[in-house]
Amino acid sequence: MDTRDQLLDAAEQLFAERGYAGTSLRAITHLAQANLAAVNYHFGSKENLLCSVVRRRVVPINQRRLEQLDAAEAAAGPAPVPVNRILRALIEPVFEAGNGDGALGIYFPRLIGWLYSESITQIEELYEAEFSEVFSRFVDALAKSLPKHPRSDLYWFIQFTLGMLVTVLMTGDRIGLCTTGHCTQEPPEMLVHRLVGFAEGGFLGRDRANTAPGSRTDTTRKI
Amino acid sequence: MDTRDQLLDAAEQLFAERGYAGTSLRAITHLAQANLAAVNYHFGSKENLLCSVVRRRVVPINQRRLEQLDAAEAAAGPAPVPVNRILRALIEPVFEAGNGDGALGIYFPRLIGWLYSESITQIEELYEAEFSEVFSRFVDALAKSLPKHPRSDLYWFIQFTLGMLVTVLMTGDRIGLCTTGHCTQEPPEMLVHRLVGFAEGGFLGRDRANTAPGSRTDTTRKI
DNA sequence: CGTCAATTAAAACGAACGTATGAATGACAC
DNA sequence: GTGTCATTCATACGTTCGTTTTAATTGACG
Repeated sequence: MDTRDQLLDAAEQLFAERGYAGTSLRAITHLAQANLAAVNYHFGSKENLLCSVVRRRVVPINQRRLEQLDAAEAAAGPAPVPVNRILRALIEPVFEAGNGDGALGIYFPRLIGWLYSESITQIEELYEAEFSEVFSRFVDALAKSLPKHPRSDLYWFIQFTLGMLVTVLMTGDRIGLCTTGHCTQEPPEMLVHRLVGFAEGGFLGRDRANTAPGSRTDTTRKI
Repeated sequence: MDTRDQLLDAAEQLFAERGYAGTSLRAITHLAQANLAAVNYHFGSKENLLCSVVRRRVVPINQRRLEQLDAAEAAAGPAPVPVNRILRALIEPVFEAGNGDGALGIYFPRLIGWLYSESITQIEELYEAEFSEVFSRFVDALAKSLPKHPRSDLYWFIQFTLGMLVTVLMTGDRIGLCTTGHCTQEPPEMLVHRLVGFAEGGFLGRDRANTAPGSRTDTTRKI
């Protein structure tokens, strides 16, 4: 039972660093100091291993998201929950994902990014099962707080917010490529604050809800 | 010289659909109706092929970005360029990437998403070379339009904006997983408008710039 | 028609991949 | 001590991978 956990840890790290297709079972078992056959013994296949890795983190994250949303709704009573409170309930749990596991938790966020691009059938099924409730709960809460926005707007805005979140989790060093020194490492709570603040601005917007793409104020279009 | 272009087209499509590690040269040459050895003859290696694919699209995109920014600055004169104008110059050219190539252009946006997660050394070098000017130009323009924001904020906000953009380009069908029917396909200009609007709200925000993560208004933290 | 360079074709290379198999190992009950 | 059972081990299988090599083909031009 110990090698099983070590395999999960090693797989999480390597999948996060190199993606699913880019990571071999030999690399995983080597890092885990286990035998090559151990993966198929404990998990049956490489894809099952990935699913176990993901499930181990996603389930607690979504639990915590719903907990935070429940608490926020309870605190708000009949009034709508403040938007930034909803967004924090959506974003913050991701950063707390692996805090109980020492330094291991740092890898999972990047893995989420990978799963966003790599389309693996079992993972998509897992997502559909694990996220449908979370998604509808958050859309409902946002619809209550932003009654003027059509629901299609809210879907897109959540999509945008999760997109920001995922890429920020993925990048790590990518941002340094173009900034050359700027954007230094910040503590996670500061990053959560930045994300929530930016997304809140996007959600609240200003008069955007009634401006169609045709009716722009600036007419300068080039070429 | 014709097979060379067909290889580029096929590689663009398959890399976009399956990622770099997940795409074999045999699949590419099969789709391009070319011989397996043609890749190494024309490009030298798989990685060089990827670089050629990326460069073919990225260079015009960044040219167009700078063109649009130049035009906006010229139109604004000494005044700062409106933020939404800057953001549109950053976002819109991506959606026009392959419009000249018929249906082929639809693949490249997804490939951008892949490159965001797959870390390939040559690609990172290419990015550094192709994006540094664009990046600094846009940061400067935004700093002029938003003088109250520290530069570190602007870096992060651009990071967030590009993150939204990239994930939206990647997903295509991903969003349908949780929405089950909502978020129907929209014309690209509508999506550009949504992205620019959301990002503009994030950039302009409200009083966010002076609220530190410790000084929150809502104090309900769960557990 | 013959020549030569550019391109394509066919076949093979060694390496790495995910998976499967059967023998060792070791703790524990009887 | 012996048998049991879960686990670990070394090893091999059949594929597929990126790359290379060598030969065949093409097409323009003197």
